[in-house]
Amino acid sequence: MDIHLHNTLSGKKEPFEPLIPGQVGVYVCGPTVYNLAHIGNAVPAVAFDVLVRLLRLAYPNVRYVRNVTDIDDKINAAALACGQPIRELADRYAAEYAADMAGLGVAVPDVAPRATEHIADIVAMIESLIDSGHAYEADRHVLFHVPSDPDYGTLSKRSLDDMLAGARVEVAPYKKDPKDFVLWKPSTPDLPGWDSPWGRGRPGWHIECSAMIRKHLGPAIDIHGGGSDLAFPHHENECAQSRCVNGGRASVRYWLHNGMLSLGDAKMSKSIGNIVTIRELRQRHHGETLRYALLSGHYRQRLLWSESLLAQAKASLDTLYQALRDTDNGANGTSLAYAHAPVDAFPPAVLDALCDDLNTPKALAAMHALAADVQRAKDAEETEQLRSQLLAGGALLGLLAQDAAAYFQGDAAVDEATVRRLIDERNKARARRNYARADAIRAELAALGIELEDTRDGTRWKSV
RNA sequence: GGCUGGAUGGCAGAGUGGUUAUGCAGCGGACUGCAACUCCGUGUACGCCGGUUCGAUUCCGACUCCAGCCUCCA
Repeated sequence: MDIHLHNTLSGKKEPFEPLIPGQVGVYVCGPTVYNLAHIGNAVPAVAFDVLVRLLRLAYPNVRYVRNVTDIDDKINAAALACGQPIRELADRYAAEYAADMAGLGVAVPDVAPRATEHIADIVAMIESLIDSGHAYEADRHVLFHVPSDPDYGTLSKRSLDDMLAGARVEVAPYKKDPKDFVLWKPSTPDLPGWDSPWGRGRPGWHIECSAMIRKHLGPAIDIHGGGSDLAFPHHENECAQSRCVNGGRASVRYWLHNGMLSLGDAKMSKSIGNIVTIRELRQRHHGETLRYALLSGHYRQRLLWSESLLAQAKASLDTLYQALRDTDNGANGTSLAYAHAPVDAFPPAVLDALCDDLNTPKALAAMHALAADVQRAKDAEETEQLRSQLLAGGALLGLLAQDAAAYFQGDAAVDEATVRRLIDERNKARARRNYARADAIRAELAALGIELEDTRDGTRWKSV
């Protein structure tokens, strides 16, 4: 199983080799918890969730860390605006985020560290940077001195001159260099703060990630993921901090960046306001439909979000579930059972697609080919064999975890006994060739959102 | 302005130097009392202009347009 990943550092697809054989450390930038997450925030969560599922198949020891930024000026502002204590607000939205991720079938990371629980680690890292001459204290702030790092800019491929050319930042007077960024800043008494060698204050955003990576995954990790909009300055700054603490050695071997999700003709973003929350979408769609929609495009490409995309995702997912339902022998299998299956249980075409830089559209094409094969299988043995492959592929993609019958009947507005009774009545009418009565019952059920399918083995129904 | 990355059939979206992506939608057929489901069949898509080549959507160059970043942002 050879996994290839596109590395932002080289701008190319590279064969993936863990630093320590059999062991992989993955870090992904998680949410800043000050409001409900929008569907764009789900892109990295879902994409890297699939990556981790794939890695767990290939390597015995995978450690996946996704942080929670729970100290931030936007959190403070949101708490002030709604009158809730800062800590409570952060806790609340961290829980909401976890609920949304669960709804999307995103597995819980091994560690979900919070910035506020790592202040000592952050302070220690800043002290180390000051000691080595890469950071300085000025006016109760501590700043990273960008010109002290000769490799600064290697991730985002910008020269120091380029950065100044388009700079729209107002330069604080205490900065030695306009590009220097904050590691620690002072807090007023009404704001969250911790005592430090530089007075009561709070950490800057970039140093949080560097410190938590170091704490939970060590000085060198294999994979760091996040949105392409974070590559500069957030990830560039992370690189600089960690590298300088490491004595010049890079801390991340493979940088993976997901593309942006667009609504209309612009990136979905809170500052523009063109957002759709995951919560709102989950009220109208299966979380699995949302997940399918996100996986229908390649993670590095931009994806155009629309209601039409969701309708297409739903219809496509229905097709996969229909193959499972049409061949259901009562065993009620779901892909969940394949989470720890050996590699050869998985469909090679799906595996190959994912190993090629997480080509989920290609993997889904393979899933549809498999579903068609399931429908066409000659005998029970072949059906079962293909069916289990389909379920295993689903496990890798985080799809098909529901029981097929439940998937179609799950959110019916009518109780099953009533539906069953009407179906029986309709079938009696059909037996008497009273088709007018039969069709009337079917119409009655249709009005309730129940659609019927007459099969050789009887009539079945689904909720639409 | 600088740095990235795009432009594929009605829609979404892979991929490839010559042969079917796939899904959704549409159309025709089989099945069905009629439907639905399923199956079978069905579409001369590759921004524009040059170049390389026997042959380019695919490689190279110019151009146009679009997006992301350069400020918080997944």
